[in-house]
Amino acid sequence: MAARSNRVTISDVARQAGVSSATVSRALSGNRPMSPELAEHVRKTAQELGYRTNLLGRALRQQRSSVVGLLVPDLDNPFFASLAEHLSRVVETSDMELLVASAGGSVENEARLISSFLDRQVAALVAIPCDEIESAPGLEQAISHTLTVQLDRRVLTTGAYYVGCDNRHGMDLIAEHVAHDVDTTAQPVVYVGAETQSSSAHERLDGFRRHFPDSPVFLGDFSTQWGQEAADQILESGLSAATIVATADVIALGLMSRLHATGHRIPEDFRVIGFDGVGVTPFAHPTLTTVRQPVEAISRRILDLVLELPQEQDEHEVRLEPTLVVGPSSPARDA
Amino acid sequence: MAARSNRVTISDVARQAGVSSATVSRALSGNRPMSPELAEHVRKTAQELGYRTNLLGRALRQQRSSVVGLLVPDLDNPFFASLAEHLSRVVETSDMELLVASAGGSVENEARLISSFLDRQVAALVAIPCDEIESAPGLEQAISHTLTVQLDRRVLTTGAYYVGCDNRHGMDLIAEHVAHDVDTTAQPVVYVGAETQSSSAHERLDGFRRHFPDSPVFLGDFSTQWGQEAADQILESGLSAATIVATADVIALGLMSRLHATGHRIPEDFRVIGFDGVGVTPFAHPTLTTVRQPVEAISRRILDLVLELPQEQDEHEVRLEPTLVVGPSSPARDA
DNA sequence: CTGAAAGCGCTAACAT
DNA sequence: ATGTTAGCGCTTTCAG
Repeated sequence: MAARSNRVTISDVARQAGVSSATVSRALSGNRPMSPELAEHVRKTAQELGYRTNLLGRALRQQRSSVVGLLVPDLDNPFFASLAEHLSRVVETSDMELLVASAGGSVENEARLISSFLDRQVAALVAIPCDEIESAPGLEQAISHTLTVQLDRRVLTTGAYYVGCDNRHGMDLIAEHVAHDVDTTAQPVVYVGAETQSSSAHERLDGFRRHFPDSPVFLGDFSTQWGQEAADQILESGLSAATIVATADVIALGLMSRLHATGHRIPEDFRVIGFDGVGVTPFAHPTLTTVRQPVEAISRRILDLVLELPQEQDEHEVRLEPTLVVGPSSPARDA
Repeated sequence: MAARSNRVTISDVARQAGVSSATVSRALSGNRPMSPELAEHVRKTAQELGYRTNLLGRALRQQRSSVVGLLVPDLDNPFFASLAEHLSRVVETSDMELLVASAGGSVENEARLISSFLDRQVAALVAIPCDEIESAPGLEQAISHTLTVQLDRRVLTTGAYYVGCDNRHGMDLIAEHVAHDVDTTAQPVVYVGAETQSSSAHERLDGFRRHFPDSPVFLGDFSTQWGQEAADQILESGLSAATIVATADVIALGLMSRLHATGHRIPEDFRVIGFDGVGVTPFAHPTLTTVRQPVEAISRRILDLVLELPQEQDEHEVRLEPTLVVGPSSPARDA
């Protein structure tokens, strides 16, 4: 196995090229004016020696790094994974770079990972906080040390930017669809959500209740397993037909898998409506009626904030509008 | 907005506590023997001043960081996302920490991100290379600078460790299932794979061909979109029934979604068999018959390599055995 | 057990 | 346009 470290430093290059280390630095970064031929010579010797810049040294000296940290609750949720993917692509159009860490659903992990990002001097931190309340201390820390943007979920803290979708409006879209396309006496409306420890779960449930104050509500977490369990609970409650509004596509997936397994038909017996509409979940069968989050716009908006581009209005809370995508899991009346 | 930087350094704490900076370092790390009460006093003042260690300074001095870099081709693929999630959880049982970057399917991005990880002095690099051949230069670089482990896919390079599943054996399991449970005159076998630029696609196709040398083969990429397209191509080729072996669950998802949409039944008309068996894809409908990769074992094995724990045999290639999970998308004969 | 001092690799002020 | 020097924040010799 080859030598496992880069021992060629800037002063090795300087010595070899017969110049000072400052000159090497300038030649390589191109920041300062210098004679083109000397610059070329330096670059050539650097190349020959196999020189690589040590970004730790640079960042320490410059007091800034080009890393944007992204903290997600769980990469097994395709919505978060897809956000990470989109954001990666958007961030690399700048001179920054996105590094992703996953908290695995634990507030303790989350706090540790935030600390670690901060201690590594990230230029900015983007976080999807696990918990509306318990994530607050970690996030407060972040805010006081670096540019911090909350994504999709938020804590009840002022100070950090927030970018996400208008969850309540998403529920308006669903309510509209239900009013227009569903016979709710035959298929009464039921909600399957997540415990409202996260702001998105909270807002979606609020939005739902505004339209369906008397509908039964089942709360678990943002997992496909919970969707399966919820299906069991709904069936046990005696319902043999319903319009099920799920707070996330992964939950809808679990619902449908269990409803199918127990011999029920979708949408004839049970309609299923999801939320998120990105990643692989749009390929469920039957294709979900879901509220699609505007992930591209969200990602771009976050980059703008990270680069501290002047915004039209200096809002700390940016809400982007989702759209309803109707599929066979809860079709339109005419379709 | 609060002050956006941590200006409290170790010497601030030293001054305040009336000791030397060396003492503060020792008190905080606990590496060297020192009087407990002094250590306590130092820790208290550090706390009071809101001191946070600058990990860049530490890493620069110690010539090592505690970061393990993971490079994946695409976080929208739930298999890669799930690997990242598993590996995160396993790595954090040590004193290391996993940071994930996604190449978005591009070899150029991949090379840039590898460089960047190396220049940030990662303790180890775990990579799922995009391309069997074109990823080689980037990986060679990595090998010569840090401990490098290839995961799931590999380049044709000696030197770097590889940990993955026995893809050919996975195809043996599928062949066994088909031989035992399928009437291949009624449902002839067809393969839908990915262009063999990645080693896993390569090995799986090899394994398949060994058992079904005359079966038609359709090649695209590791995406659900390709699965849909492949379904169209299969139908256009005149088949109205088949056993479709897909090289990945995401492809199987696309196949099923299009087959359903065109009015075909699974498994009565078309059987569908996948590969990977982790993430959300096991919740497809109908539930996939698939080859489940041993992600937990893979993750643990990688951690062992990263920590340079002595292995029973010093193999550079670790192949772990997958298992067949039979579901209604291609049921057993008796079921 | 503690302090003084050096230096990890880099860049930015300041000289020339 | 280039070199000299200092120092980012930390740990680790080496003295005492």
